[in-house]
Amino acid sequence: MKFTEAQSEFIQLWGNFGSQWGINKTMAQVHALLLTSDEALSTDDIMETLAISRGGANVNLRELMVWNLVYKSAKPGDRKEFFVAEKDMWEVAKRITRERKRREIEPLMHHLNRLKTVDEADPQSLNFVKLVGDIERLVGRMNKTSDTIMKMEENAFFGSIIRLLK
Amino acid sequence: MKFTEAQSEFIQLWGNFGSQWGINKTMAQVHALLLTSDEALSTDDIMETLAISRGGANVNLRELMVWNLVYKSAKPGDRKEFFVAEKDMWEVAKRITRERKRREIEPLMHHLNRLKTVDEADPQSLNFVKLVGDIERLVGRMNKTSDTIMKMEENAFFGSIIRLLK
DNA sequence: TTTTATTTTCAATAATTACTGAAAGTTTTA
DNA sequence: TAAAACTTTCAGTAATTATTGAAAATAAAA
Repeated sequence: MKFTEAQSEFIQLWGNFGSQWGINKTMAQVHALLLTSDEALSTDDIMETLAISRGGANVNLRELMVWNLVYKSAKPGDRKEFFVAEKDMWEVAKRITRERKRREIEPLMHHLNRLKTVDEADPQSLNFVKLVGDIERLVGRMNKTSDTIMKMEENAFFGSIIRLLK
Repeated sequence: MKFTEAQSEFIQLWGNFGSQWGINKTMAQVHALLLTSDEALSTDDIMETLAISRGGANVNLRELMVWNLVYKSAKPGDRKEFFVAEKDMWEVAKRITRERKRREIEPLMHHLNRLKTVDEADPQSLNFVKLVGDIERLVGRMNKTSDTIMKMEENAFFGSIIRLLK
C-alpha cells in the first residue's frame, strides 16, 4: 500500500472512530491528518487535503487546540499560521481523558448529587436513592482507578527511560 | 423534590449523557426509565411516560436487550410483554464495556494492523508505521487496563462483602 | 493610514441521525 | 380456522448536528 493511500485510510478510520464517541468527525480527521504529517500544515493545506471549507478547518483546529492536541507553529517569513499535532500518543491519551473527565464526569456527578435530595417519603424513592448512590460510587471509583492506572503507566514509562540512561 | 420529578430529571440526564457517548438518546432514556421503575413496564407504559411512538419504543427496547441491559418479563394472565432493567450497576458497567469493546476496539485493532503494510520505501512511512504501532500498543494497553479496573473493582466489591460476613 | 493577508464568525444550508405511524407479521385465544 | 391481541418493520418525515462561504474582524506590511 502506498503512503498516501494508507494515510487517507487512517484519516477515514480515525474520523469514524471519533464520531462513535462524542467527537466531531471532521475534528478527528484534521487530527489524523496532522498526526500523519511530518511537516506543520497551514489552514489551506488542511482545506485542500480534506476538502473542507475554511470555516470548518478553522473551527476544528481551534477546538483541537482547546483539547491541547494541536499547537500553532510559526514559519519564519510566512504570515500564515501552521499547525502541528502532539505526536506522543501517551500524552494524547492523557489529554483526551482529562478533557472528557472535565466535560462529562464532573457535571454528571454534580447532577447526581442533586438528585439525592428526593423526597424520602415516597416508597419508590428508596430504590431511586440507592440507584443514584450506586452510580455515584461506580463512576467515582472508576474515575479514581483510572487516575491510579494513568500514574502506574506513567511510572512504567519513565522507569524505562531511566533504565535506558543508566 | 418529588419522586416523579427526580425520576424525570434522571431520565433526561441519562439521555443526554448517553448521547455524548455514541448511545442513542431515546435508548438511554428507556434504560433510565426501567432502572428507576420498581415494576416491570409494558411497551405502552414506556410510550406513554416518554411520549414516544410504538416503533421507537420497540426498537430501543430490543437494542437494550442486545446489550443485555434489559430483559423481558412475563406477567401471568397478561399477553403483553413486560420489561425490566438489570439493576446491579456493576453488571451494567461490565456489559456496556463488553459491548463497546466488541463493537469498537476489535474492528479498530484489525484496521490498524492492516495499515502497517504501508510501503516502507516512502520516507513518510517511517513515522506513519511508528504512529500506527504506538496507537495499537496504547489501545491494547488501555483495553487491558480496563480489564484491570474491572478486576480491581470486582475484588473491592467482593472484599467489602467478605468484610461484612466476618 | 491604507492596503493586503489572514483569521474568525455565523446565518443559511446540507447531511446525518432518529422517530413516527400505519401496514405487515406473529402469536394466542376462541 | 378466524379473529383478536400484540409486536415488528420501514418509508416518509422530523429533529439534530455539522458545514459552507462570504462578510466582519484582526493583524501585518507598505
